Parts: sequence; structure tokens; C-alpha cells
Amino acid sequence: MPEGHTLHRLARLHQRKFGGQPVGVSSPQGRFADGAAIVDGRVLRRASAYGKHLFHHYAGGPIVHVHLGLYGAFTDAEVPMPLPVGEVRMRMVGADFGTDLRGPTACEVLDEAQADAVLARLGPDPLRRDADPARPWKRITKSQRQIGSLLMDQAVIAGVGNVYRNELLFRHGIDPYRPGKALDEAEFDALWTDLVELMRVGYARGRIHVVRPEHDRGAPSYAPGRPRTYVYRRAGDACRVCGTTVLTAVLEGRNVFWCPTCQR
DNA sequence: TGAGTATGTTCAG
DNA sequence: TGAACCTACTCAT
Repeated sequence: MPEGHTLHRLARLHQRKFGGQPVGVSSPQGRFADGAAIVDGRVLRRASAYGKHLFHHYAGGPIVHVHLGLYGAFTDAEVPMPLPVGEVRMRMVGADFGTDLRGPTACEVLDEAQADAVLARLGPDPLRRDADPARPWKRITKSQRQIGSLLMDQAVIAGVGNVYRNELLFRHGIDPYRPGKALDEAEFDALWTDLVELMRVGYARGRIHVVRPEHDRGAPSYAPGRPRTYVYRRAGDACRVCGTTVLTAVLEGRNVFWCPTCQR
């Protein structure tokens, strides 16, 4: 699931597997052929993530910027890699590890100023130590927009996707349709602290886990086969806490899920 | 074989 | 607000 934690994991993986060595970069599909030619054979100095954006910093300055969008995914393989299958936008080949990128929204070569411009559009990323919650609070407390929309706005907080949005609001008993300005500061502080914690768990485990053991007959949600969400994609099912039917609707073009009893 | 679905962003109107 | 775009997968026919 490409929410922020996924991109941070990818950055760590690419740093470990490709960092400090020359990387063979190509575009079997052809759509990234010009960009691949620029960085092919260069040393990958650093891989980094900010929100849902991934950056590969190559020696000499060029930066490959990747945004997975809805469908984008990397598929890893050992070197020598098999022939590309499907629409491979970018193939990276290192000494003993390679990866194929399919279906990204963005895969492009940027210079440093252009990469900075991407970052300038983003709010703080809860997975970064320097993230400052005062910025999103300032926006949220002044906004008429629903909190369910604000949390998904990458300019407010970078890295939150539909799963974290819905689950976070459930855990705090907040109706996604409540206006941002109707939150008080204590609610926001609790929201932010929990979000940081949940995203760290997602980063560490590689999956989103938000269900407390007491709401799953004592089994931790990360145990095999245990439910991992309270409301996301559970429309029509019984709320794990109160039994009320979970509702769904479209909010600014995205599916929102909530329990009308637990969330006010 | 084809329809429907998905975790996201950006642009036109 | 709605549509376009990117791709792979599941399910129904």
C-alpha cells in the first residue's frame, strides 16, 4: 500500500541495495528512456523519501523522482534479472540486486531546484524527525474543510493516505465530516502523536496495523489472519467496538469509512 | 474475455 | 467537481 511508510521502506531498501555503487538504469517500456539514459551507470549517492515521494540522488546531481500513485509498485529480483514482464517503466540493476518499477504516476529526472520545488508543496512528514506539527495545526484550526479532507491533503501532512486517514479518525472518535476548525488542540495533539506512532509501526512492519488487541479478542492485529483495520473497506460490517454498521461515502473523490456511533 | 476495483495526483471547466 | 491517467489483479460471464 503506497502510503508514506511504504516509500520510506523503499528508500531504505534502495539505499542498502544500491547506495554507493553504480546502477544500471533502463526503461524497458520506453517511457522513461530519456531519463534513464541520464543516470544509467552513475553511482547512487542516496535514496530518500518525503511523504509519498521517493528520490534517488545520483552522483553529479541528477535526481530521479518517483511517485507511485494508485498503481505504482517495485518488484525486486536477484541479478541476473529475468526478462522484463509487463510495462516496466524503470529497471535498476546493481551488483546483486535489481528492481522493476511499474505503473508510477511520476518517474522523472529532476535537478536539485526542481526537487526542492516538489518538497516545498508538502506539509511535514510524520516519519521525519524534524516534522513540525504546529504547521498542520495552524492550517486545520483555521479551516472550514472537513478533517477527513484535510488529513489527505499532502500540503497539510505529507504521507497520509486513505487507510491512515480513516483509521486515525476512528481511533480518535472523530467524524470525518467535522470541520477542521471544530477540533480542539488536545484532539489534534493526540491525533498527531498517534499518527506518528502508527506510521512508525507501518514502517517497521511493512504493513498498516491499527487494531488494538482488546478489539480483536486479544489477538494483536499483526498476527497472521487477524484484522488490521477498524473501518477501512469494512462498509456494511459491524463496528469492532460497538457493533453499529460501518458507513461509507465519497468525500472529495475518495472513499471514506466511519462508524456513526463511535465517531462524532 | 471483459468489467470492476484500488492505497493518488493533476488538470480542465 | 469530474475526468484522465497509470497497471495489475479479482471476479463474473
